[in-house]
Amino acid sequence: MGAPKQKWTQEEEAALKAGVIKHGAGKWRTILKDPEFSGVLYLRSNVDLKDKWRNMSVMANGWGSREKARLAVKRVPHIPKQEENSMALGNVVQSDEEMMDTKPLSVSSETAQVATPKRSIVRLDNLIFEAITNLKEPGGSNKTNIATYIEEQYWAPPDFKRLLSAKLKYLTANGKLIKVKRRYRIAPTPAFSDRRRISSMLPPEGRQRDLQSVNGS
Amino acid sequence: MGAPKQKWTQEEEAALKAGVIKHGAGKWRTILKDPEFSGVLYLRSNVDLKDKWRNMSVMANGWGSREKARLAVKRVPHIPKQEENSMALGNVVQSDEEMMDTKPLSVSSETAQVATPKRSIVRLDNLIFEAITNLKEPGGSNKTNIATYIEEQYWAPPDFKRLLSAKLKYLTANGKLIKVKRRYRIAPTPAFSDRRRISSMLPPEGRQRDLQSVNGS
DNA sequence: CAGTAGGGCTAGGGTTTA
DNA sequence: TTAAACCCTAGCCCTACT
Repeated sequence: MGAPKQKWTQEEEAALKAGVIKHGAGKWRTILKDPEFSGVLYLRSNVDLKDKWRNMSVMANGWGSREKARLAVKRVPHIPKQEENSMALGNVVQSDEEMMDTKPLSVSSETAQVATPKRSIVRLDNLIFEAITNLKEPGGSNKTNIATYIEEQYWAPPDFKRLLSAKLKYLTANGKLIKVKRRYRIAPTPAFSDRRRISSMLPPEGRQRDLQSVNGS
Repeated sequence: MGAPKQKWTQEEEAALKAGVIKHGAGKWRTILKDPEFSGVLYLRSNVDLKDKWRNMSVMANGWGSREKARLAVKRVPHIPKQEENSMALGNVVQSDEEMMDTKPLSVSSETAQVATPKRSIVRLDNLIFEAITNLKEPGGSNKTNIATYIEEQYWAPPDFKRLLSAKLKYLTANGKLIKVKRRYRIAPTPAFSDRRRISSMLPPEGRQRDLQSVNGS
């Protein structure tokens, strides 16, 4: 019932790449209005450009790099609201330094005030494993229940849902978690299931997102 | 760019709703300056409030063509599929109370359980006071030590440093903290020194009762 | 330059289609 | 099932107006 699904032509893809090179990724409307490309892309919207660029850049980057998470916390109308078990984890997280501490590791020298989220991300792995273990749900726990558990036990950040989704995806891709029907279990063997990434279809050269030039307002 | 995108927390949404009830939609700057809400909304601008209110109103009105069906099926299987949509559009909003009734889930009118829909909202105020108290540093603690304390005791969000800086600034400006030479102490008198209330816009009957502001504790 | 209203844009999650 | 194309919305930006 929707759209007839217009496949992107080679010419359109080339124009999109050229547009990104010229104006930068994220400047979709600018690219679209550029007379140099509007003749080819006149059938597409700025959102189409964005989506296409995303499709061309899938998986090439990977989740292993820096934090890429931010946003989400989709509105959850109802919380499973589980038991009051205040014994399993207690309410005080006292020992955290001992497990896997992190180095300063400053990535970008700019805006050093924002601090490195490294610590939080590293610990999120443990929180996920802990949630799955203590929830003891047969077949594993879904994302919602994991999130609820962590939110009730810790000081969850505002973008917790998104961090969690990304981390679950990452851990699943790396074989540390097993996902079956939206439920996550801890992998029995933390072994060698290393999925190799086929990068046959390389995206346009800039597969990083650092093109995001700030517009000084 | 320290703030990629700040998701609105439930607490912030509740404060915005309460602010609109109190001051009316459109009085964004007034809501922002109200001490009753500034503690929660101190990260937001008046434009942010306007935009958020617009988004919330859109959701309340038609409730998303697709979200509605999707949530009805997926969330709770026993939803009586006949409810809202009776007064949302055809009715002219006469009072602010009426507007509040057309809200998304949770936090209905009357600010019923705004403070504890779930345990995920941690008061940074309390963490700061706790840090200063337990650190027991003579003359107070600087921001770095406060941050370290909280990071070691809680699962700090990625933008924790920024939140902390803003909150410290806010608490200092409100007299809840005393800042001397970059060190913060808890103000001896925890309350009502109203000498900063300029109130050119505040109605005299304004703050009769505050909604569960458990700020200071 | 304030502040507000409204249009518009982008990023990202989610859904549909081939 | 997968991937490409499309849809939807939150948050933010831009402009006009007062």
